[in-house]
Amino acid sequence: MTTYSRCKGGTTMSERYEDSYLYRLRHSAAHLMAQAVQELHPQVKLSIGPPIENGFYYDIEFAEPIHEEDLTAIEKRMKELSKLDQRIQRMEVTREEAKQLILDSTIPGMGAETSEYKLQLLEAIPEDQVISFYDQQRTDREGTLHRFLDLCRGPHVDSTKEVKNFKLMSIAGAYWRGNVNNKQLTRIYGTAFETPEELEHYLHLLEEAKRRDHRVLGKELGLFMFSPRVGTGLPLWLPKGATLRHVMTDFLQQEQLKRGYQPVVTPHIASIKLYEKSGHIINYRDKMFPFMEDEDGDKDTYILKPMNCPFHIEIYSSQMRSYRELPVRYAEFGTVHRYEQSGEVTGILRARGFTQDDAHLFVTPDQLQSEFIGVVDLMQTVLNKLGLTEFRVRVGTKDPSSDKYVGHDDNWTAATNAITEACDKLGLDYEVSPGDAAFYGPKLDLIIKDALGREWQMGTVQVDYNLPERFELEYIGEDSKPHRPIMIHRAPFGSLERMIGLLTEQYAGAFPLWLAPTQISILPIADRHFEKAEEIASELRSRLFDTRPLRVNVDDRRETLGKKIREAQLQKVPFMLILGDRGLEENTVGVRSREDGDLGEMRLSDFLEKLV
RNA sequence: GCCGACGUAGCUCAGUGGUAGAGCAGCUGUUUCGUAAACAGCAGGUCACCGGUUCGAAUCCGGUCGUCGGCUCCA
Repeated sequence: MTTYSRCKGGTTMSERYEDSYLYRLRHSAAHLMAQAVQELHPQVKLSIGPPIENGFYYDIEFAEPIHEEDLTAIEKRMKELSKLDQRIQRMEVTREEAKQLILDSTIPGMGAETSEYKLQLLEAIPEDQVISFYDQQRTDREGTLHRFLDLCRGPHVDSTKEVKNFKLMSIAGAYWRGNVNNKQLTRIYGTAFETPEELEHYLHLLEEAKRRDHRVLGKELGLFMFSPRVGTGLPLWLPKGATLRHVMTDFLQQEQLKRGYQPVVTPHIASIKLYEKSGHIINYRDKMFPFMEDEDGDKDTYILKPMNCPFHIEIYSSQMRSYRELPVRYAEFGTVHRYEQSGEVTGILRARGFTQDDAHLFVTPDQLQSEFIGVVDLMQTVLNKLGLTEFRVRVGTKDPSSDKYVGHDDNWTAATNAITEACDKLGLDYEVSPGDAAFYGPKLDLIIKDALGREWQMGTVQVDYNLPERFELEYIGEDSKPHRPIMIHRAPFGSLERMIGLLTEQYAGAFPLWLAPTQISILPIADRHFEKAEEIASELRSRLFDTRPLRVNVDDRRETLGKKIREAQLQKVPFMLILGDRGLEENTVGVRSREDGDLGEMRLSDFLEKLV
């Protein structure tokens, strides 16, 4: 039997969240909410109500749709029920007793009309597992027994009075058992903590997180924009954002050149024939933009590309390949378009048009493992340079029960083994996730959280035996006979859009010097300093930093110094150079850093030395 | 796509049935200033769009579009 320790902040270092008091508290909060809902709306059908990372939810089928204002009443009822100090008691029962309880219409909330989900849950419980209910009861002044009984594995806290620092957050639709073909239930999200301070603190953190949201910062810092006239999920990159893209692509390009990649460039559209051959038309059609079909039928049908691979394959297969050429590594910052569902588009973290830092490696079976390891090494270099340390590694494999995949099982097995063996060899800490493969092969993904704690798939490496087969790719081996190469698809950033969105949130817009769209802002104090300021700017722009000219701007508005500093600070410019009479006379600048404030007067050459 | 919420000036927001408001940004003028917002004046809006209810709609109702939080799906 597990013992539970109580501690401030929910969990101790050594304790899993699932074993914590906070976890039980939130689970009980879900039950308390269900009880309140059931009293206010007696015809509801309850389904499941688990604790989650920052709170809890309960999925409920309502007879009438409910709205956010209804949450106030539910919250109020929860507070009342909490104070009644109902004991929460566990009952273990046999399967038959469980069924009788669920169908017993004399117990509030139970009975055949409202228990379809509970019955399904009961059926899903394995034979060898204990079946338990949790019962919260009280007797009112008139002596009437009130009761909330729920089929539940538990565990829970001892009394409803422990659940008092909570807040209902939002309403959402959620499909029963996560399946789109099932009925959509109403999910109510809430959060709960042990103390009012912790609850306040959490709500405060949420507010803070909103301020580092990449959509907010993207607007404030002038990185990118959207226009309804252009279309949902189609970002327009502003000068500063475009600069960021260039810095990032230059960096990666150079890393790739060092590793023997070759650049290629391919079109944005292709004849439908290409994608029929690749299998995208069958497997990916619903994610593609509408096809460009000629009404008169005179012209071929064209497709806006959702992936770059078929183009790179065409280049590979355009001539005979010898084993001596392999591995062939074609790299392209390839812009693709995918028609994401309208409810899924999220700023530049999930856009409908985005640029992958894509490459395709064509390798012999002998080379597969070392090339795979080389790719993982590149990804580590990239993560390191970008300063990303918090990520999860996921190996996405085929879901055996789904038919959305192409290719033979042998190939899938070989590819999956290649990935896991390489990971084991590298000592990577990864988890295997069935159903998260691409339709053509298994993959290794890096998962990173955004400001609001949502997880995003970033970099990816995919081993693919299937497209080479569909396109009948070959190389001539040492034995003078044709062999089939294996493909590795890989993107260390994942996409520029998603990576920039994430970096923006990670750094709260204060990009490190090498990434900052404006690295230095020169702030002349009065008109008579403008000319010299421009001179210094050109001088700085002629210097290379990280292989690129320094990015410098001059704030030549007729504003006070205080205002110029404030705005440069809000724009998160790493360095400000203040130029006034002192600077003209002594040939110096006042240096101010974004982080450390005033660094004093110094000669330009000294400042430049300090930069590197 | 589905469930819920929101849409007022370039931005952030106030305005719940009776003549559209504030701060910042913009423009004009004054100020030429040393480390996070100078001062004054001016201008700026089919209250997302379309339709309805009403003597009268930013406000109430319906639809469309867009955005946000989820679900499903994904880089």
